Amino acid sequence: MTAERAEATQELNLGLLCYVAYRAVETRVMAAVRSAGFDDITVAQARLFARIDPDGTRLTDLAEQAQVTKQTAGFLVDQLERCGYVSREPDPADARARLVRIAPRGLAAVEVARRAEAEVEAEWTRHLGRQATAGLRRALSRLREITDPYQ
Amino acid sequence: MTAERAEATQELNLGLLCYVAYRAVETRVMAAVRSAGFDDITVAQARLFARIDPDGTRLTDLAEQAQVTKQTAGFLVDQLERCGYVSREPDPADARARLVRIAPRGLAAVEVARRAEAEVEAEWTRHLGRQATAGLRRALSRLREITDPYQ
DNA sequence: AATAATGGTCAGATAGACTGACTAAAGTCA
DNA sequence: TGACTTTAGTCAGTCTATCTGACCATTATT
Repeated sequence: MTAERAEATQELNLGLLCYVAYRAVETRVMAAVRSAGFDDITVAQARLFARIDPDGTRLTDLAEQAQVTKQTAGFLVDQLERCGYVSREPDPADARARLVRIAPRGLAAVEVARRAEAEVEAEWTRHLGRQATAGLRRALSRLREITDPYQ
Repeated sequence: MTAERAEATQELNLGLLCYVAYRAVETRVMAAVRSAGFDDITVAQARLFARIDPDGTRLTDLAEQAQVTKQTAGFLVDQLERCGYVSREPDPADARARLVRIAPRGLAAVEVARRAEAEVEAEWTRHLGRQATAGLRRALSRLREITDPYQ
Protein backbone atom coordinates (compact mmCIF):
# COMPACT_ATOMS: atom_id res chain seq x y z
CA MET A 1 0.00 0.00 0.00
CA THR A 2 1.45 3.38 -1.00
CA ALA A 3 1.67 6.25 1.45
CA GLU A 4 -0.99 8.07 -0.56
CA ARG A 5 -3.32 5.13 -0.25
CA ALA A 6 -2.68 4.81 3.47
CA GLU A 7 -3.68 8.42 3.89
CA ALA A 8 -6.83 7.95 1.84
CA THR A 9 -7.69 4.97 4.01
CA GLN A 10 -7.48 7.04 7.16
CA GLU A 11 -9.78 9.59 5.66
CA LEU A 12 -12.57 7.18 4.78
CA ASN A 13 -15.82 9.05 5.12
CA LEU A 14 -18.23 8.26 7.94
CA GLY A 15 -20.76 6.66 5.63
CA LEU A 16 -18.32 4.08 4.34
CA LEU A 17 -17.08 3.42 7.86
CA CYS A 18 -20.65 2.69 8.91
CA TYR A 19 -21.08 0.41 5.91
CA VAL A 20 -18.03 -1.68 6.74
CA ALA A 21 -19.24 -2.15 10.31
CA TYR A 22 -22.79 -2.92 9.26
CA ARG A 23 -21.74 -5.46 6.70
CA ALA A 24 -19.58 -7.26 9.23
CA VAL A 25 -22.59 -7.66 11.52
CA GLU A 26 -24.94 -8.72 8.76
CA THR A 27 -22.52 -11.34 7.49
CA ARG A 28 -22.07 -12.79 10.97
CA VAL A 29 -25.77 -12.79 11.80
CA MET A 30 -26.80 -14.36 8.51
CA ALA A 31 -24.17 -17.06 8.90
CA ALA A 32 -25.40 -17.84 12.42
CA VAL A 33 -29.04 -17.93 11.35
CA ARG A 34 -28.29 -20.18 8.41
CA SER A 35 -26.14 -22.59 10.34
CA ALA A 36 -28.91 -22.85 12.93
CA GLY A 37 -31.03 -24.47 10.25
CA PHE A 38 -32.81 -21.40 8.88
CA ASP A 39 -31.01 -21.80 5.59
CA ASP A 40 -33.88 -20.83 3.33
CA ILE A 41 -33.81 -17.16 4.27
CA THR A 42 -32.09 -14.56 2.07
CA VAL A 43 -30.52 -11.24 2.97
CA ALA A 44 -33.29 -9.28 1.25
CA GLN A 45 -35.93 -11.22 3.17
CA ALA A 46 -34.05 -10.71 6.43
CA ARG A 47 -33.78 -6.95 5.92
CA LEU A 48 -37.50 -6.69 5.48
CA PHE A 49 -38.21 -9.12 8.29
CA ALA A 50 -36.12 -7.01 10.68
CA ARG A 51 -38.65 -4.20 10.34
CA ILE A 52 -41.69 -6.18 11.43
CA ASP A 53 -43.19 -4.84 14.65
CA PRO A 54 -44.08 -7.34 17.42
CA ASP A 55 -47.70 -6.24 16.97
CA GLY A 56 -47.60 -6.73 13.22
CA THR A 57 -46.91 -4.29 10.40
CA ARG A 58 -48.74 -3.43 7.20
CA LEU A 59 -47.06 -4.26 3.94
CA THR A 60 -47.02 -0.62 2.87
CA ASP A 61 -45.28 0.46 6.07
CA LEU A 62 -42.79 -2.36 5.74
CA ALA A 63 -42.00 -1.29 2.19
CA GLU A 64 -41.57 2.34 3.19
CA GLN A 65 -39.24 1.54 6.08
CA ALA A 66 -37.15 -0.88 4.07
CA GLN A 67 -37.14 1.61 1.19
CA VAL A 68 -38.46 -0.75 -1.46
CA THR A 69 -41.68 -0.67 -3.47
CA LYS A 70 -44.74 -2.38 -2.04
CA GLN A 71 -44.55 -4.87 -4.90
CA THR A 72 -41.07 -5.89 -3.82
CA ALA A 73 -42.15 -6.06 -0.20
CA GLY A 74 -45.10 -8.24 -1.20
CA PHE A 75 -42.80 -10.54 -3.16
CA LEU A 76 -40.51 -10.98 -0.16
CA VAL A 77 -43.34 -11.44 2.33
CA ASP A 78 -44.79 -14.14 0.07
CA GLN A 79 -41.55 -16.06 0.42
CA LEU A 80 -41.26 -15.48 4.16
CA GLU A 81 -44.82 -16.70 4.53
CA ARG A 82 -44.24 -19.78 2.40
CA CYS A 83 -41.22 -20.66 4.55
CA GLY A 84 -43.18 -20.18 7.78
CA TYR A 85 -41.38 -17.09 9.11
CA VAL A 86 -44.40 -14.78 9.02
CA SER A 87 -48.15 -14.92 8.67
CA ARG A 88 -50.66 -12.47 7.24
CA GLU A 89 -53.78 -11.60 9.16
CA PRO A 90 -56.60 -9.21 8.40
CA ASP A 91 -56.12 -5.79 9.95
CA PRO A 92 -59.11 -5.20 12.25
CA ALA A 93 -58.76 -1.45 11.71
CA ASP A 94 -58.93 -1.46 7.92
CA ALA A 95 -60.52 -4.04 5.65
CA ARG A 96 -58.12 -3.24 2.79
CA ALA A 97 -55.06 -3.95 4.86
CA ARG A 98 -53.45 -7.04 6.33
CA LEU A 99 -50.94 -7.26 9.12
CA VAL A 100 -47.71 -9.11 8.60
CA ARG A 101 -46.80 -10.85 11.85
CA ILE A 102 -43.84 -12.89 12.95
CA ALA A 103 -44.74 -16.59 13.11
CA PRO A 104 -43.24 -19.13 15.56
CA ARG A 105 -40.48 -20.12 13.17
CA GLY A 106 -39.67 -16.45 12.72
CA LEU A 107 -39.41 -15.97 16.48
CA ALA A 108 -36.97 -18.85 16.69
CA ALA A 109 -34.82 -17.26 14.00
CA VAL A 110 -34.95 -13.90 15.79
CA GLU A 111 -33.66 -15.64 18.89
CA VAL A 112 -30.60 -16.92 17.01
CA ALA A 113 -30.01 -13.55 15.36
CA ARG A 114 -30.13 -11.76 18.72
CA ARG A 115 -27.51 -14.08 20.14
CA ALA A 116 -25.22 -13.51 17.17
CA GLU A 117 -25.66 -9.74 17.44
CA ALA A 118 -24.82 -9.87 21.12
CA GLU A 119 -21.70 -11.88 20.37
CA VAL A 120 -20.50 -9.33 17.83
CA GLU A 121 -21.21 -6.47 20.20
CA ALA A 122 -19.24 -8.23 22.90
CA GLU A 123 -16.28 -8.53 20.55
CA TRP A 124 -16.54 -4.88 19.64
CA THR A 125 -16.66 -3.93 23.30
CA ARG A 126 -13.54 -5.95 23.98
CA HIS A 127 -11.81 -4.18 21.12
CA LEU A 128 -12.94 -0.62 21.81
CA GLY A 129 -13.48 -0.67 25.54
CA ARG A 130 -16.76 -0.32 27.36
CA GLN A 131 -16.86 3.44 27.36
CA ALA A 132 -16.05 3.95 23.68
CA THR A 133 -18.66 1.36 22.71
CA ALA A 134 -21.28 3.13 24.78
CA GLY A 135 -20.27 6.38 23.09
CA LEU A 136 -20.57 4.75 19.68
CA ARG A 137 -24.07 3.56 20.45
CA ARG A 138 -25.06 6.94 21.81
CA ALA A 139 -23.75 8.78 18.75
CA LEU A 140 -25.42 6.41 16.27
CA SER A 141 -28.70 6.52 18.17
CA ARG A 142 -28.70 10.30 18.16
CA LEU A 143 -27.91 10.27 14.44
CA ARG A 144 -31.13 8.40 13.85
CA GLU A 145 -32.94 11.59 14.76
CA ILE A 146 -31.74 13.08 11.49
CA THR A 147 -31.19 9.97 9.34
CA ASP A 148 -34.11 7.63 10.09
CA PRO A 149 -37.57 8.99 9.34
CA TYR A 150 -39.12 5.77 10.66
CA GLN A 151 -37.47 5.57 14.06
CA MET B 1 -45.79 3.75 18.98
CA THR B 2 -46.38 1.53 22.01
CA ALA B 3 -44.12 1.66 25.06
CA GLU B 4 -42.84 -1.79 24.17
CA ARG B 5 -41.91 -0.62 20.68
CA ALA B 6 -40.20 2.48 22.05
CA GLU B 7 -38.06 0.27 24.23
CA ALA B 8 -37.18 -2.00 21.33
CA THR B 9 -36.21 1.06 19.33
CA GLN B 10 -33.75 2.17 21.99
CA GLU B 11 -32.19 -1.24 22.00
CA LEU B 12 -31.50 -1.39 18.26
CA ASN B 13 -28.31 -3.34 17.79
CA LEU B 14 -25.15 -1.62 16.65
CA GLY B 15 -25.22 -3.24 13.22
CA LEU B 16 -28.64 -1.86 12.39
CA LEU B 17 -27.65 1.54 13.75
CA CYS B 18 -24.68 1.53 11.38
CA TYR B 19 -26.93 0.51 8.52
CA VAL B 20 -29.35 3.37 9.05
CA ALA B 21 -26.48 5.88 9.09
CA TYR B 22 -24.80 4.34 6.07
CA ARG B 23 -27.95 4.28 4.02
CA ALA B 24 -28.61 7.94 4.78
CA VAL B 25 -25.18 8.85 3.40
CA GLU B 26 -25.51 6.63 0.35
CA THR B 27 -28.90 8.04 -0.52
CA ARG B 28 -27.64 11.60 -0.25
CA VAL B 29 -24.46 10.98 -2.21
CA MET B 30 -26.21 9.11 -5.00
CA ALA B 31 -28.79 11.88 -5.30
CA ALA B 32 -26.06 14.50 -5.54
CA VAL B 33 -24.08 12.54 -8.11
CA ARG B 34 -27.16 11.95 -10.24
CA SER B 35 -28.38 15.50 -10.12
CA ALA B 36 -24.91 16.63 -11.18
CA GLY B 37 -25.53 14.87 -14.48
CA PHE B 38 -24.02 11.47 -13.69
CA ASP B 39 -27.44 9.89 -13.93
CA ASP B 40 -26.39 6.68 -15.63
CA ILE B 41 -24.63 5.26 -12.57
CA THR B 42 -26.31 2.72 -10.30
CA VAL B 43 -25.78 1.94 -6.63
CA ALA B 44 -24.14 -1.39 -7.41
CA GLN B 45 -21.73 0.26 -9.81
CA ALA B 46 -20.95 3.01 -7.31
CA ARG B 47 -20.19 0.52 -4.53
CA LEU B 48 -17.65 -1.22 -6.71
CA PHE B 49 -16.30 2.05 -8.06
CA ALA B 50 -15.66 3.29 -4.52
CA ARG B 51 -13.07 0.54 -4.07
CA ILE B 52 -10.89 1.48 -7.02
CA ASP B 53 -7.43 2.59 -5.94
CA PRO B 54 -5.99 5.80 -7.47
CA ASP B 55 -3.24 3.61 -8.97
CA GLY B 56 -5.73 1.14 -10.45
CA THR B 57 -7.09 -2.12 -9.09
CA ARG B 58 -7.39 -5.59 -10.56
CA LEU B 59 -10.84 -6.99 -11.16
CA THR B 60 -10.28 -9.87 -8.78
CA ASP B 61 -9.23 -7.54 -5.95
CA LEU B 62 -12.19 -5.31 -6.63
CA ALA B 63 -14.51 -8.31 -6.46
CA GLU B 64 -13.02 -9.53 -3.21
CA GLN B 65 -13.22 -6.16 -1.51
CA ALA B 66 -16.76 -5.50 -2.64
CA GLN B 67 -17.67 -9.08 -1.70
CA VAL B 68 -19.09 -10.11 -5.04
CA THR B 69 -17.94 -12.73 -7.53
CA LYS B 70 -15.49 -11.71 -10.20
CA GLN B 71 -18.18 -12.33 -12.80
CA THR B 72 -20.41 -9.75 -11.12
CA ALA B 73 -17.49 -7.34 -10.80
CA GLY B 74 -16.73 -7.81 -14.49
CA PHE B 75 -20.35 -7.14 -15.38
CA LEU B 76 -20.34 -3.88 -13.41
CA VAL B 77 -16.95 -2.73 -14.71
CA ASP B 78 -18.18 -3.33 -18.27
CA GLN B 79 -20.97 -0.86 -17.62
CA LEU B 80 -18.74 1.67 -15.87
CA GLU B 81 -16.35 1.47 -18.81
CA ARG B 82 -19.09 1.88 -21.39
CA CYS B 83 -20.30 5.00 -19.55
CA GLY B 84 -16.78 6.44 -19.37
CA TYR B 85 -16.24 6.24 -15.60
CA VAL B 86 -13.32 3.80 -15.75
CA SER B 87 -10.84 2.38 -18.22
CA ARG B 88 -9.06 -0.96 -18.36
CA GLU B 89 -5.34 -1.09 -19.00
CA PRO B 90 -2.94 -4.00 -19.17
CA ASP B 91 -1.19 -4.67 -15.87
CA PRO B 92 2.55 -4.31 -16.55
CA ALA B 93 3.27 -6.77 -13.75
CA ASP B 94 1.08 -9.63 -15.02
CA ALA B 95 -0.01 -10.33 -18.58
CA ARG B 96 -3.14 -12.13 -17.41
CA ALA B 97 -4.38 -9.15 -15.46
CA ARG B 98 -5.72 -5.73 -16.32
CA LEU B 99 -5.94 -2.68 -14.10
CA VAL B 100 -9.25 -0.92 -13.68
CA ARG B 101 -8.54 2.80 -13.41
CA ILE B 102 -10.74 5.81 -12.80
CA ALA B 103 -11.24 7.78 -16.03
CA PRO B 104 -11.71 11.57 -16.24
CA ARG B 105 -15.49 11.32 -16.06
CA GLY B 106 -15.08 9.12 -12.99
CA LEU B 107 -12.85 11.69 -11.33
CA ALA B 108 -15.47 14.36 -11.92
CA ALA B 109 -18.11 12.15 -10.28
CA VAL B 110 -15.80 11.49 -7.33
CA GLU B 111 -15.47 15.22 -6.87
CA VAL B 112 -19.23 15.60 -6.57
CA ALA B 113 -19.50 12.61 -4.23
CA ARG B 114 -16.79 14.02 -1.95
CA ARG B 115 -18.65 17.29 -1.65
CA ALA B 116 -21.90 15.53 -0.76
CA GLU B 117 -20.14 13.40 1.83
CA ALA B 118 -18.57 16.48 3.39
CA GLU B 119 -21.99 18.13 3.54
CA VAL B 120 -23.51 15.18 5.37
CA GLU B 121 -20.61 15.03 7.79
CA ALA B 122 -21.02 18.71 8.50
CA GLU B 123 -24.68 18.13 9.33
CA TRP B 124 -23.80 15.24 11.59
CA THR B 125 -21.20 17.36 13.34
CA ARG B 126 -23.75 20.10 13.92
CA HIS B 127 -26.14 17.53 15.39
CA LEU B 128 -23.68 15.58 17.56
CA GLY B 129 -21.07 18.20 18.34
CA ARG B 130 -17.48 18.25 17.22
CA GLN B 131 -16.14 16.02 19.95
CA ALA B 132 -18.75 13.26 19.66
CA THR B 133 -18.31 13.17 15.89
CA ALA B 134 -14.58 12.79 16.27
CA GLY B 135 -15.21 9.99 18.76
CA LEU B 136 -17.59 8.31 16.32
CA ARG B 137 -14.99 8.40 13.59
CA ARG B 138 -12.30 7.10 15.92
CA ALA B 139 -14.46 4.20 17.10
CA LEU B 140 -15.54 3.18 13.60
CA SER B 141 -11.98 3.42 12.29
CA ARG B 142 -10.71 1.21 15.09
CA LEU B 143 -13.51 -1.25 14.39
CA ARG B 144 -12.17 -1.68 10.88
CA GLU B 145 -9.24 -3.49 12.46
CA ILE B 146 -11.56 -6.36 13.25
CA THR B 147 -14.29 -5.96 10.62
CA ASP B 148 -12.52 -5.02 7.37
CA PRO B 149 -9.99 -7.53 6.07
CA TYR B 150 -9.12 -5.19 3.18
CA GLN B 151 -8.35 -2.01 5.08
C1' DA C 1 -73.18 10.58 -3.69
C1' DA C 2 -69.16 11.46 -6.27
C1' DT C 3 -64.34 11.78 -6.19
C1' DA C 4 -59.79 11.18 -4.36
C1' DA C 5 -56.59 8.64 -1.65
C1' DT C 6 -54.85 4.35 0.26
C1' DG C 7 -53.62 -0.83 0.82
C1' DG C 8 -52.58 -4.32 -1.87
C1' DT C 9 -52.10 -7.48 -6.11
C1' DC C 10 -51.08 -8.81 -11.04
C1' DA C 11 -48.10 -8.66 -15.10
C1' DG C 12 -43.93 -7.80 -17.35
C1' DA C 13 -39.17 -6.04 -17.76
C1' DT C 14 -34.48 -5.54 -16.16
C1' DA C 15 -30.37 -5.36 -13.17
C1' DG C 16 -27.41 -7.70 -10.50
C1' DA C 17 -26.17 -11.69 -8.28
C1' DC C 18 -24.82 -16.63 -8.48
C1' DT C 19 -22.62 -21.42 -10.27
C1' DG C 20 -20.05 -23.90 -13.54
C1' DA C 21 -16.99 -24.40 -17.33
C1' DC C 22 -13.40 -22.53 -19.79
C1' DT C 23 -8.71 -20.01 -21.68
C1' DA C 24 -4.38 -18.03 -20.94
C1' DA C 25 -0.62 -16.70 -18.19
C1' DA C 26 2.27 -17.38 -13.90
C1' DG C 27 4.13 -19.94 -10.27
C1' DT C 28 5.98 -24.36 -8.21
C1' DC C 29 8.80 -28.14 -7.83
C1' DA C 30 10.60 -32.90 -8.94
C1' DT D 1 13.09 -28.18 -18.05
C1' DG D 2 8.70 -29.84 -18.24
C1' DA D 3 4.47 -31.21 -15.86
C1' DC D 4 1.26 -29.70 -12.67
C1' DT D 5 -1.21 -26.18 -9.96
C1' DT D 6 -2.77 -21.72 -9.17
C1' DT D 7 -4.45 -17.29 -10.60
C1' DA D 8 -6.82 -13.53 -13.67
C1' DG D 9 -10.40 -13.07 -16.29
C1' DT D 10 -14.36 -14.37 -19.64
C1' DC D 11 -18.51 -16.88 -21.49
C1' DA D 12 -23.00 -18.98 -20.79
C1' DG D 13 -26.98 -19.79 -18.23
C1' DT D 14 -30.00 -19.19 -14.24
C1' DC D 15 -32.36 -17.04 -10.53
C1' DT D 16 -33.56 -13.32 -7.23
C1' DA D 17 -34.76 -8.80 -6.18
C1' DT D 18 -35.93 -4.79 -7.94
C1' DC D 19 -38.63 -1.57 -10.75
C1' DT D 20 -42.87 0.60 -13.56
C1' DG D 21 -47.53 0.54 -14.86
C1' DA D 22 -52.16 -0.98 -14.52
C1' DC D 23 -55.61 -2.46 -11.75
C1' DC D 24 -59.26 -3.68 -7.75
C1' DA D 25 -61.32 -2.91 -3.25
C1' DT D 26 -61.88 -0.14 0.63
C1' DT D 27 -61.66 4.18 3.09
C1' DA D 28 -61.53 9.20 3.41
C1' DT D 29 -62.99 13.69 1.73
C1' DT D 30 -65.98 17.10 0.00
